[in-house]
Amino acid sequence: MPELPEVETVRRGLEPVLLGATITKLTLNRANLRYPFDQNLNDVVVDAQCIGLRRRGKYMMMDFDNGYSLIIHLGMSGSFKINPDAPAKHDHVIFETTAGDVIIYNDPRRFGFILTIETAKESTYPAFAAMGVEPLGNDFHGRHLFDRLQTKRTPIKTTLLDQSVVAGVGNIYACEALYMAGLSPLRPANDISADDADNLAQAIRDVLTAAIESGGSSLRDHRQTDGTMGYFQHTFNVYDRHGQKCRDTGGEIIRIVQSGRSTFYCPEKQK
DNA sequence: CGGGCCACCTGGCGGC
DNA sequence: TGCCGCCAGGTGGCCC
Repeated sequence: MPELPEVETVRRGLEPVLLGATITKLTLNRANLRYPFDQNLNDVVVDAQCIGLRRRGKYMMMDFDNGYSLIIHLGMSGSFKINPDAPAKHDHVIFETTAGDVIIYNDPRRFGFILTIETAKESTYPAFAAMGVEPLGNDFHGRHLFDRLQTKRTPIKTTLLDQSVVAGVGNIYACEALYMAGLSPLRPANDISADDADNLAQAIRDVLTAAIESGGSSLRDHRQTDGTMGYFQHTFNVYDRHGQKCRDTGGEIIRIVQSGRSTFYCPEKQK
């Protein structure tokens, strides 16, 4: 589930226990996630104070007072738990703090990763160097999106998944934003008009913002007893609703495959 | 070099 | 109940 809103929710959920905390112990229950753990991971984290928790696209950065940061990606199935009642399968990384808190990274599929980097050199990390603007920032608007689409002939749905176009949009919110904007996922990106790009940019902002609010309420109201966060219920309009009726037009929502990924949309509403 | 395809890995679910 | 195939929110390497 971890697209931008989920990563932001995880970040906010970790802030109360991590920001300002000093790590006393780091436990690695295996040698790698998607990539082998960096050799200096333990040195970067242990006896260091966390002075920042930030997000860029679908990535989270944990900053320490020794000038190093962790770059964390949750992949498809990564999540954090705070002070869980019991150990669980796929608990791969365990942080312990001077306050006695235990923070666990769990990831069944292990598509996630944790890298170390000098904070000052963060922008040289290839994924960041190529990454597009933050969709919730001031630089993202219809005109910007329109300009970015001009060189793309790929279907707009596929284009929205390109992190160099917009940072943090994944399969679910690409589908949901196109639904809200009334645009077919099949439309070539450079066929989107300036007005439609305005609508789409606004739809992306609205969809992501609503999901973050949903995540916030999830953190407050539905924190599970084992401390799990990052996975919460949304009400989607099209995602995983193929065969069901569009809440707007009553038409049938269909599922197609684009670039190997499922796309859900209402052909009646989205042109 | 833009874009499609596949691998990475585990688990859940539906069909038989 | 059990086995099997298919599917899953992402990224990146390889190939055309």
